[in-house]
Amino acid sequence: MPKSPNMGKNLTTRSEDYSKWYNELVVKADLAENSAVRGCMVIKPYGYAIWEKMQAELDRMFKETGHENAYFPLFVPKSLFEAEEKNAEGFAKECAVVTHYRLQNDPDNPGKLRVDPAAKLEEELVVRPTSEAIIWNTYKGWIQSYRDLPLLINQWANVVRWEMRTRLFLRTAEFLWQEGHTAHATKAEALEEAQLMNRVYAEFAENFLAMPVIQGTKTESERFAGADETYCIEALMQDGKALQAGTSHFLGQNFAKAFDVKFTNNQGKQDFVWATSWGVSTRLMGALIMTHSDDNGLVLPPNLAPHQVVIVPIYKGQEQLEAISQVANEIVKDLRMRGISVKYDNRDTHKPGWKFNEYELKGVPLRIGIGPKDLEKRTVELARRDTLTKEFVAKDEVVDRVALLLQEIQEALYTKAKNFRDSHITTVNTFDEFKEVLENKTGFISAHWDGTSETEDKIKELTKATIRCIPMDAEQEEGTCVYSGKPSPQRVLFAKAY
RNA sequence: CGGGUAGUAGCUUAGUCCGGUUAAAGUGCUGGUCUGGGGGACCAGAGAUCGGAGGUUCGAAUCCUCUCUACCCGACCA
Repeated sequence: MPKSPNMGKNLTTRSEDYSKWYNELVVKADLAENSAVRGCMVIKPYGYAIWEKMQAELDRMFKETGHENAYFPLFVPKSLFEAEEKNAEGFAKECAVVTHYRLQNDPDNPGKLRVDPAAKLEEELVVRPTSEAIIWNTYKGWIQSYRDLPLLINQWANVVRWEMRTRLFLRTAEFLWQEGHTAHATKAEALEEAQLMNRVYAEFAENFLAMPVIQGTKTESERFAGADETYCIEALMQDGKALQAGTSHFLGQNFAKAFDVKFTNNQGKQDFVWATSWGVSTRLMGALIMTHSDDNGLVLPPNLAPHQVVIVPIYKGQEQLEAISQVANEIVKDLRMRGISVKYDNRDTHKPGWKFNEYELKGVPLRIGIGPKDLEKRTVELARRDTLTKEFVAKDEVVDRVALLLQEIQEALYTKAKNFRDSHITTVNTFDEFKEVLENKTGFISAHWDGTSETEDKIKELTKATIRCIPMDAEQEEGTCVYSGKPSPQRVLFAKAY
């Protein structure tokens, strides 16, 4: 039985210090660590395996909706970058810039290198913070006719945003993501694309991350620079702070005009194309961690767990291990036939108790323990990570039971997160209530807003809360702004955010 | 990028204020024996030029200067 609340794993608990809990968990569960470069992380194999599972599913969904993958350069010539003014302005403060292309031995410091002052680039290269510029410059050459449209392309890439304050997965100077960039003949089609991809994100978040999200649109001040409309999925973390988990932008004709991407329509007339872009990043790893994990470590939904099941033998001596391994290997084989990923940990270098803690820390959804008593009774011990409950199951029934439980866990995690989220959406009608809920209860606050940036800014200044989104499914409801008292047609969601 | 705090063995830390033998502990690591149903016990051993670079001094983990990194608070941001 547990000796300490988190069974000696020595994790800071969420109630002690949520932020510290997160930082420790990422490192201790072997997901990622800081590197020698400020703000840049090393994603470790276990963390990368989860990311690969996210990628695989998203990639499948993108392809099912007609998209193809391509790859564009890391560097963007400054002249291209600045072409779409609003976008350039939005990212300017956080761009890394390549100015030289050669190093040389430093004559003043033997054994050291310096930048060769003679190797200055004619034109500086911006390390992409996002790829609209290089992509639209390329699309110009690909699109002449409405027959070339729609152009539906995605790329998996890294991007760099020189962040001042970074956190593993949540905000790093370099991160991995996918960015979809599409071109369409009509405004309606581009709008539909942007909304479709936001729905794809929502579906992915709910079915794979087991993370409930609110779909909505961003206000002008939260909108992507260069977009006419930004759709988003917003999730709520266990500490009551909101996290933007994905965005999809309707770019209008802004980039088409900036990069002169015209096509001839079926009436023989020239027009600018309509564009979208959409992305999710390794930030989803942070969302995943903060949605489900507990004081014992990571809790992974079965649909994303690198190992859905781990088998731990409990034995004295080689003879017992061999007898147990025989049973374990049968189970491994049967589980794999059912498409369930399983790891048999027969290492003799760690004791069972140590392994239990290790796999709990790493969030493996189900653990099977097999010992001599189980051999006698032809049973196994089955332990659930999410509830920390155990049961004994007949060996012959274990595969069916595991399959069922994995499904159940996936659903239970979603339900638990959804209950938490739903119970943390509070409707308020006065600014005092607003502040009180934000301070004590936290979470989303549903309130009327007069639609102006001034009010939004003022509320942010006073409370640190921002408008996370105008929910898609919001009812039209006449009311008065919670801050200014001016008329408002519907409620929006406020929260403190990551 | 501004304000604050901290960097000592793989990790967590003591020592720093007040400079002085061989830099200490827990954990982890290696070997061995006993063990084995929730991070085992005992014995033995290896492991740090004290974040880095300069400086002061007979002598620096300790004092001074610069710098790098992490964390917290702001501004900024997915």
